[in-house]
Amino acid sequence: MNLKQLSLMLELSQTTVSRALNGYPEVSEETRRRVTDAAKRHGYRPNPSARRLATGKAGMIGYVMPTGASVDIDPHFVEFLSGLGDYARGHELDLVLSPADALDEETTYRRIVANKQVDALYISAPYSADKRVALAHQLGIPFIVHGRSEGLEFDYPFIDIDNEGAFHDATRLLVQLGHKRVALINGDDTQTFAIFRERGVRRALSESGLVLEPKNIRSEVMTEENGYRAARRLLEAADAPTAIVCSSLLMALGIVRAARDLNLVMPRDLSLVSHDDVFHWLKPEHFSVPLTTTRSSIRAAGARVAERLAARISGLEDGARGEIWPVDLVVRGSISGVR
Amino acid sequence: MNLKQLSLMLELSQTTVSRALNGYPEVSEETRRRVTDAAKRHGYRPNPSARRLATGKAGMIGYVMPTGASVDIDPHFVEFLSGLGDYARGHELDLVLSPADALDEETTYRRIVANKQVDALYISAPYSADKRVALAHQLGIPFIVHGRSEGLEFDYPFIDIDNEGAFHDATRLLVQLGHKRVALINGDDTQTFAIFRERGVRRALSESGLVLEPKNIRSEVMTEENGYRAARRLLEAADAPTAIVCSSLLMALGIVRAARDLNLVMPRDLSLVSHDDVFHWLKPEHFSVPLTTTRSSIRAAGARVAERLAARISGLEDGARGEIWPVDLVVRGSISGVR
DNA sequence: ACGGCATTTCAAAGCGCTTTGGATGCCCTC
DNA sequence: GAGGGCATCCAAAGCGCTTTGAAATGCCGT
Repeated sequence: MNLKQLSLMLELSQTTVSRALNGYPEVSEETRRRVTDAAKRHGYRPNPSARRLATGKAGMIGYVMPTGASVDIDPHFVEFLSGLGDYARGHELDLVLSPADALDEETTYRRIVANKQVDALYISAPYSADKRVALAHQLGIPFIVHGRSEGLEFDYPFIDIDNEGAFHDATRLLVQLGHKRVALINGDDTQTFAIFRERGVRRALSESGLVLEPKNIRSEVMTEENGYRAARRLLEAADAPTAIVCSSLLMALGIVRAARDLNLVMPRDLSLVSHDDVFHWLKPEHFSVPLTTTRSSIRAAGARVAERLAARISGLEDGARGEIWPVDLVVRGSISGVR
Repeated sequence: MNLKQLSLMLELSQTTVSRALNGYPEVSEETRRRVTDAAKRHGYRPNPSARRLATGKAGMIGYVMPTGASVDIDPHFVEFLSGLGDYARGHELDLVLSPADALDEETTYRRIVANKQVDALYISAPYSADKRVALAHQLGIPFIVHGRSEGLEFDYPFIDIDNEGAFHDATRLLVQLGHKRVALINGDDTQTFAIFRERGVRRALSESGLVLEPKNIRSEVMTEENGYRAARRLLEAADAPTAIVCSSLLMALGIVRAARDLNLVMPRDLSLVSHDDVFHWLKPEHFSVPLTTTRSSIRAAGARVAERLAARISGLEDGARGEIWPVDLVVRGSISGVR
C-alpha cells in the first residue's frame, strides 16, 4: 500500500493525502480524518526511502564507532545504549552505528554526512579540542556531545556530568578524614572527563595546602588489570598513599585485588573512592568492602542525549546549550579516618 | 556531484555511467575506465537514498535491540560490536540498532522489514523455538543467528560455539580430579546457550555415574550479584559442592567473593571453572586465584557474523549452514584435586 | 550492396514520497 | 456585481538513482 493507491482509493490527490498525514494546515479537518482513518485501516506506512530521497531527512541518528584491531569498545557503551533505548523505543528512532578505523574517523564522518544517512550525530568520550566535534560543527550536522571538549573556538551542545565537582568533593571528604597522601587512578588522560577529574582532586587538595604528587597519579584505559597495576605501583612505594580515588569500578576491582595481595585491609590501611557509572552487573555496594562512590548513571544520560537529538532533528531545540549534571557522593564502608 | 552532472560532464548517458560504475558487462572497457576515473577525480558517490529507492536495497544490517525499564543490555554485546567493527570497518557496512520494547519485538521486526531499512538481520541470544528466528524466516529477510534455537520447524543459518562440549569437558576434568559434588551456576536458562551448557555438565557427570542435583543448579542473569547469591546458597548447604562451573566471569567475580566471605580457600576448598567470553577489561588470569576457563571470543564471532551477513546480502551465501566453533579449555590455578 | 548479429549506447520510465505554484470555489465587502 | 481574501485541493515537478526497451554502430559473410 503506497501513497498513490491510498489517494486513488480516497479519490484525493497524493498532495492532499500527504499533507493530511503530515499535519499541514491547508487541509480541512474532515478530509484529514478521512485520510488518517483510511491510512490506519489499510496499514499504510510511508516508505522511508522515498521520503528520505524527497526530504533529505533520514529519521535516524548516527554514531561513528571507533574500531581497530587494538581498539576495544568500552563496556560503558552498553549503558549508553540502554539509555538510548529508553527514549528511542516508542519513538521509532533508530541508531546507525558506523564502524570506522579509529585512526581515521574523519572519512566516515564525511561519508555519513554527505550521504545524509543520519539527521544527527552522537559524539562520546571527547578529547581536548576534539576533532570530531570540530568536524561535525563544520559540516553543519546537528549533534550532541556526551561529555565536553575544551579549547574549541565555538560553543556546541553537550551533556556532561560535573566530573570536577564530583572528584573534588570525594577528595575533600578524604582530606577531612585526615588523609594527606591521596592518589588518583584515572582513565585515559587524553579524554576530558579524566582531565576534569584530575582537576577536581588537585583543587580539593590545594584547598588544604596539599598537592597531588606526580607519582601519585596514574592514568590508563579503565580495566581491572590497569587498576591492579597502578595500585601495586602506588602502594608499594615508600610514601604510599593512604587513600585512592579512581575513575571506574573496573579499576576498583583491580585496586581491591592489589590491596589484598599486599595484605592491606580496607578501609583501615587504605581508603578508596571510585566513580560509579551504574552498571547492573557490577555494583559498588557488593564489593567485599562496600565502595564509597561518586555516582552518575550513563544510562540516564543516554536517554537524555537521545531526547535532545530528537528535539534537534525536529527543530525544537537549537543553539549550543550545555547541560552539566550534578553527581552523587555515596558514602559506604571503603573509607575511614587515617590511622 | 550527482549522476546527472557526471554524465553531462562525460557526455554519456546516465545509464551508461551507472552501468560502468556498477560493473555491468555491456559497457566497453575504455568508457568504463573513463567513467571510473572521472568519478574518482570528482569524488562522485552515489546517493544511497536514491539507490535504495530504486533498488530496494539498504546496504545496512539490522539488530533489534530489546529494551525496557527493567531490561539491561548485556555487556557481552560490546564484544560483539567490536567484532562487527573488525569486519565492517573498511567495508562501509553499517549497523542499524532499532530499540524495541522487549515485550513486543515483533512490531519492530515487521517495521524494519516492511520499510526495507536493512538488508539482513542479526539475531542474538536466542531462546528455544525463538519467535524472532521464526519471524525473520517467515518474513524472508536474510539473517544470521548468533547462537542456536531449538525446536524450530526449519533450518536456518547460525554461528554458535560448542557450549555443550565446553561444559562437558570442564566438568569431566573436575570429575577426573575427584570431585563428586559439582554445581552449575548458569545464565538465564530460557536461553539456549544455558540449556546446552547444563546438558554438557549433566552428560559429563552421568558418564561417571554422577548426577547434577536440582539444588546444585542455579540460573540467573549473569551479574556479579547473582553469582554471589547463588554461590552463597550452594556453599552454605549441607552437602556443599566442592566444584562449581559457571557461565560468566561476571558471576565468577561474585562466586569468588562468596567463597572468601565463607573463608573457603580456592582451590583447596573450592574448584571453579568459568566460561570466558574474552573481555579486555576483565581477565580470568587476573583473578586473585587465576581462573580455569572455557574460552571463546565473542568478538571473533561478531566479525564472522558480519562477514556472513555481508555474503548473504551480496548473494554469495545462502542456505542454512550452521557453524559450531570449538571452545578452548584453559587450565589455571582455580581447580585442584578434591581433598 | 545488404541483411544479420554483436556490441555499445541511450531516452525514458519508474521507485514513492514531498513540495511548488497554481486552480477552484466560496464568502464578504464596498 | 466586481474584486479581494481565504480555505481547499490538485497537477506536476522534482529528489538521484536503476533498469527496461530500443536505437545506433560496426563488423561479418554472402
